[in-house]
Amino acid sequence: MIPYTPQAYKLLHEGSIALAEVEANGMRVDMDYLERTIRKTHRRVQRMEAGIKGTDVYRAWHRTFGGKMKLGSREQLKTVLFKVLKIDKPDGMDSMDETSLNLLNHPFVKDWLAIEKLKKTSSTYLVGIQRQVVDGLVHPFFPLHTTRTYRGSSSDPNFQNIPIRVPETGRLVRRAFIPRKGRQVGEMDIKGNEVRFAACYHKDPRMIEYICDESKDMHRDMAMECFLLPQDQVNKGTRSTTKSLFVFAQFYGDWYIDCAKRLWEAIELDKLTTADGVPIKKHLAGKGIVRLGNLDPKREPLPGSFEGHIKAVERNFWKKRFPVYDKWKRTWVDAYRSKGYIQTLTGFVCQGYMKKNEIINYGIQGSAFHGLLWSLTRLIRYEMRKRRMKTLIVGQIHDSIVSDIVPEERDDYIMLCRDVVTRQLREEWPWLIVPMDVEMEIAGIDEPWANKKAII
DNA sequence: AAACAGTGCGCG
DNA sequence: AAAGCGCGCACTGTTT
Repeated sequence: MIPYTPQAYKLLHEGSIALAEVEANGMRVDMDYLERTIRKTHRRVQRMEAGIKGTDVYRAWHRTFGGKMKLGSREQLKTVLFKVLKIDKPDGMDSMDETSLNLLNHPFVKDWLAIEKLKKTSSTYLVGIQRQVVDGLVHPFFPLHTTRTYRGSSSDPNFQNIPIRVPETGRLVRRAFIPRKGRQVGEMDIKGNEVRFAACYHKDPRMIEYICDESKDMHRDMAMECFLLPQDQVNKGTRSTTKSLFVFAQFYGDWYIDCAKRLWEAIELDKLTTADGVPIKKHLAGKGIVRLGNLDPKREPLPGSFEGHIKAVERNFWKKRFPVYDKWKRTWVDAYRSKGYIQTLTGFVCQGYMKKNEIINYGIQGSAFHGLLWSLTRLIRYEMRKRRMKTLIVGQIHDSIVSDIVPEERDDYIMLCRDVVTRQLREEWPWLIVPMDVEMEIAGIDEPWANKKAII
């Protein structure tokens, strides 16, 4: 079986040509800034490492491993903490990642985590990007042939995982990306891209309402349910934690046990509060939820447990709020199991052994990216070319486009982005049954990417 | 020295 | 019965 339709082939063929142009363009990098920041960061790491040298844990570590001691080794740290110093290992701690280590609440471990975090920022991003610069420009690759879902990817350097969620780290790295002289960095983002494309598959009327009615907000509504808050007590942090740890997790096929665990941990990690500033745990206690629960799927959740609460929220989410989506998942999986493949709305075939959650997600993820890819291709190979624009597209991050904008072309470029995504794309794909929306962020002339700000 | 596997973590 | 989707890169530790 040829795993694609002619339209699907055309999309990737023309997309590849457009992305080759993006790669050739490249993004300007402030090399002086990178140089100084790498030096500064290196010194900071050294100071931090010096700061833990006198501690008991460090000494035990050194005693145990001598010349073979490696501060970056989690394996060695595990030995030192639990074998040498015999620190109590919390039950359920099966890994040495940040979340698990934070459970120890140990001063040395906290310092060590902070050091590793900074080393990662430096090696992967500051130094990693610097290594790829040629004549003041980085040219990340954007291949279309590497993923199982027919999404794109990026490498050398990866332009699609540059820090942003932790503002300080995001700024540190994104300060290095600058526009060409006299220009400005812009980023166009397709709002709720995956959610919109998912709706074209399952067609759940309640979801379509959320998408069409701007006054509705699914993440806010789920934050209200997860944390038992009235609408006006949901703040930004609570909403965004709910969005990633409950709503998207559920879409991807998570279940209440892990959702409850991660949300519970996030309450303290993200310092979640009500809009009035009451810590969420305190707020929940007032509502009778005083503990996480035993997280045993074979037993009924304990009364007063967050686990039991999230279990009910989950049931309501699928059975009451989005029953059509829920049913679509089952029929989509059944269809795969009888045919042996799925075909995406954009004409690609995914085949081979797939688990339930993969079957559900692949088509949605691929098609959502294809909306971005079609728009980018249309912009480059038609709209911007026709107008002989000097503005350059310099990168793509799954549902957003980064560009190096000539100020005089700014308004035209914004208008074109909006027109292509919200109107032309829907003309191209009649099955795109929901409205599309874009968000533009732009930094000032000669300012770095880090300075991008939303425009109306 | 190079290749590989495992872990962890950055992003959508 | 099963239980978070998709990537790429750095680092450690082991094997070739």
